[in-house]
Amino acid sequence: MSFYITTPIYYTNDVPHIGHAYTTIACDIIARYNKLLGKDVFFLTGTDEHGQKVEKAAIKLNLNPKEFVDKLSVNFINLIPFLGCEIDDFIRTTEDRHIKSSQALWKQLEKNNQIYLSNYEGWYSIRDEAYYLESELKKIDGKYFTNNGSPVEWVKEESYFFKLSEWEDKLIEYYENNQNSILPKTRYNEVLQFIKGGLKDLSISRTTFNWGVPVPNNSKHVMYVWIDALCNYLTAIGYPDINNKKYNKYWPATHIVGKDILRFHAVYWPAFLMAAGIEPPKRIFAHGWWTNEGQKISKSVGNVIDPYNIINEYGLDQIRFFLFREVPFGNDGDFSKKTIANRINADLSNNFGNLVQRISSFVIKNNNSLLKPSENLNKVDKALINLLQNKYDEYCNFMNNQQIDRAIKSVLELISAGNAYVDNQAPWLLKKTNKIRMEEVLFVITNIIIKSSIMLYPIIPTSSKKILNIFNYNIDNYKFDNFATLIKHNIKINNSEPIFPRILND
RNA sequence: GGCGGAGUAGCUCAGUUGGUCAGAGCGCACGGCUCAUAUUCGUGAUGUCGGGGGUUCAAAUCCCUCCUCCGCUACCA
Repeated sequence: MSFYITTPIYYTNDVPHIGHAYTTIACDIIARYNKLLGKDVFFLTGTDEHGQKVEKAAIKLNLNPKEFVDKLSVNFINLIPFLGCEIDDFIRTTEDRHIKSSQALWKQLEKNNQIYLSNYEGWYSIRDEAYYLESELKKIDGKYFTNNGSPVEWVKEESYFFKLSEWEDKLIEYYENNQNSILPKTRYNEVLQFIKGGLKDLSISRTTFNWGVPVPNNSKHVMYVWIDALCNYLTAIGYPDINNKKYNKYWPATHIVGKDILRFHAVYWPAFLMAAGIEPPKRIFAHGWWTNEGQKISKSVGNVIDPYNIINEYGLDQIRFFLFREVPFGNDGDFSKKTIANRINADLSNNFGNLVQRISSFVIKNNNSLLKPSENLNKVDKALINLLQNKYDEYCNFMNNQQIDRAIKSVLELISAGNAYVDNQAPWLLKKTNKIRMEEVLFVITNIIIKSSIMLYPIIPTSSKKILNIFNYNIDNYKFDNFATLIKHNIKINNSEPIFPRILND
């Protein structure tokens, strides 16, 4: 089994912010989970480096566009390990392999009679470098202006078009037969409604700037963004060589995207692919946006969240955990210091971290740092093991649908039950009355801790490893298998410091 | 305007096909334990499940209507 997951490629017009980090971490979590399932995973991210904005920005700085994007792309590359993410490839749209690939896709579409040359007409604002619909304009003294007051003029530009309109019925049919291929459900509805509202042919080339992939056999045109950018998902697995191993193993992909670019991924992209005779993506998941202390995040407000700052302040796993525990994946969320502290303290420090700490130090003090497997499980033990199985099943079901928050909650419920189990069994009393039973209890709860750490590993990999190290448990190359069965070998316990220090209120 | 989604305890939210569905976490109150990062365990309170009407033996769950909020309504990325 293989699994191909992608982030969008990030536009190189600014430094990365929390939104980029969020998407990348989401993919990392999903990739790690799929590896635990035993799948052969390919995790791709990269940068989108073409377009008029980049060209203009470069000129402003007296750089050629390539020099400019080289600088900006590095910021995205460097961020990945800082986020604790392990990718398999990083693609840049300015690479040769990608230029070849997107031109090949273009030619394939041309060959399949999906592209024609015509004119794009519309109200164009030179100041905004953008086309406007008449409904977006206001008329003053017979002339049209945008809402910002920019004058517009009727412009006719030669452009290649993609026959998107031909794919309306096929897209509807495809999505009606593949209802889980766009998640969350509400996004699926949105996309389907949009398609049912009718599709017009899509302008896919530009002549007004040069910084892009040249259209094959007509260098006056560069490819417009969505052909160039989306094609990266194919490039990375070797397109146009469709006989290569990677391509055959990994396609179709699961795309994780922000809700703002859902349409490009869920309408244009599958249409391009089908038109080129390629299978559409397996799944497109659209996530939401973050606000900062209830405020919309924007550069002009000056409340942009820098991933480096926030992770240095709270810790990598703490932030990874917060981002995916706090908010249902797909919804918008609010980034607030108070909520972050509450979440970390309640779930990680008090619930999970404390369970690890109370058990590991108890075994060290009272059982020579060593636990032997136990055969004599009583009803209470078995109930807890049953719960482990149930929570594991829930966890997998949720993770398979990218409901990361629900998956985490399932594990937290298991951990809570573990804490209650310890209180009920009170090994500190058994120490005086029944040492054999004490060791059984410790062995069972240690199993719960280990399995919980494994389930949380995709979310908090560094901390999970630290915890597993305390119990001398190696997760490298681990695959889910008979997950709820107890460990059969002796467990030696190492000394440890608290894994999740509490966040103190300021 | 059109289409879609949502309004459930102080807060954030679960509630499959109508019948322990009135819940969880956090917060709050009280009590217990002391192995543990002053952590944990137990008990409890607060809600006319947005308003109104209807279908049904039975509705948070179906239908109608009204109110409020949100998303989408195509070529910046």
